[in-house]
Amino acid sequence: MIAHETLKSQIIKALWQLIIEGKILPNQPMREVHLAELLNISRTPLREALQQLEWEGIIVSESRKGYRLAQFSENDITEIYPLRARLESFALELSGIPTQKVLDELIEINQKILNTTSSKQIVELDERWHLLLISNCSNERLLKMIKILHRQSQRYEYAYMEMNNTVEKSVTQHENIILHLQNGQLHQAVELFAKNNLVGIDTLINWLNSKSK
Amino acid sequence: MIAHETLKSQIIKALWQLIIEGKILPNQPMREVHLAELLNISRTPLREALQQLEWEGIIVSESRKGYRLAQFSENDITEIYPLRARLESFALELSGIPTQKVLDELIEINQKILNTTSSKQIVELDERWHLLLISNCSNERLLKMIKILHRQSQRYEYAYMEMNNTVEKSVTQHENIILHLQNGQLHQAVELFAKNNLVGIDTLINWLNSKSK
DNA sequence: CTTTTGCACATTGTATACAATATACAAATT
DNA sequence: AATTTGTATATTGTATACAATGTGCAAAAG
Repeated sequence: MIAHETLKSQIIKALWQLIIEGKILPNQPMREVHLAELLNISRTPLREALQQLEWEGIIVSESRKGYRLAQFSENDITEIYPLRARLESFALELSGIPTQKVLDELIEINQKILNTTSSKQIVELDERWHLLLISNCSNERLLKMIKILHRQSQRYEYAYMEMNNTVEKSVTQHENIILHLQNGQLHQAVELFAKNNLVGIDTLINWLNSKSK
Repeated sequence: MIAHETLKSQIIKALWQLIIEGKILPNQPMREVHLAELLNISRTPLREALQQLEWEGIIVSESRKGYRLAQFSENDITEIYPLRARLESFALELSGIPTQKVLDELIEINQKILNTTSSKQIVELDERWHLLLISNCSNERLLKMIKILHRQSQRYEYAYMEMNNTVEKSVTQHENIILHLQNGQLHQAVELFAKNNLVGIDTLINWLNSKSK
């Protein structure tokens, strides 16, 4: 049986690509006819996709004025990362100590992060690492919220690395978390995981402030 | 200047009313033409509203099979309430001790809860109380997530009270939380607030199990 | 009698058409 | 010259039309 991915979800992916590649700029109006022509689809499924991205906090809209990519702001960063830290910590609590198999995979991904120089891949691998760590969490709603926050933070990370050609690696922190999990110290791992989620904040805020000058 | 509420948001409200009034039953297919005729609008904005409610976890859809109201399940309850507890606690932490003005209002709402017998109003007042308590929280994303979880839990509460003509009051717990806040004991209030959010779980699960027999 | 196949119909998915509003610019007014 | 007002155009909001897929039932095959 073929899954037959819906147009809407394809459009969301395409728009997301345009956004992280910087093809769509913040505050620029996203005109529906233009995007529909670009992606070769009609306005109906496009609007559905736009509404979902709005829902996810990536784009914003004003009634009868249309959609535009949300402006970067320091406030976003101070909202997103601490919230991510809380939610992911909670998810790790609920997950408990991972199985040996998962721990091995976590080590493997971390090794890949260490070895790659592609910033884009580092961001992707970092997300995979985070999601794998909490993959035993059975609270689907919690996981969904975390994934939304990933998207929101990734927009900043991609934009940052677009200008700096680099992105922070948290290999050592990951190692530390794994170590504590291997020793059965879940609570300590949870604390470290929370801290790990906060590590990028200052860098991003500094970059943002220097950029706006 | 007139705000001119969009059709989509009006439709969402109308659908929500139909849902909590039990006019739409779980698992029943929600046919688009039928609902569009009922609400006297076209399918386009209706679909947009349906998609948003799906996003909020109220209704579910299968590709090319359409939307239906999500079935009640014990798993939902064990997901929603503990998550709410965490998020609201976090929001209270961020809010800090409320001002005297807010504390007075909290006491006032709590008094209203004590004096009313209308279950529907109790649910509404309880939500107002919770949101007011954390109203000083500046993390908009966090508040948005909390509101979504309120909707999800309220669906259960409305369904419960539809069959039992009653709903639990947490007046005493609210009083206790206020008391600690007045004494400047934020951390204790946060703990109590978390517990307050978990108080309905057993009742709802028992009801759900007895219902399905 | 049971199972399968094909067809009519119901329903969702997508595209287009039409309506309402916002925007930009020119002409008129002060 | 600055401000306002009117009008053409661009753009979003909503409705309708068409396409693709799913569903149910009857007739045929075994």
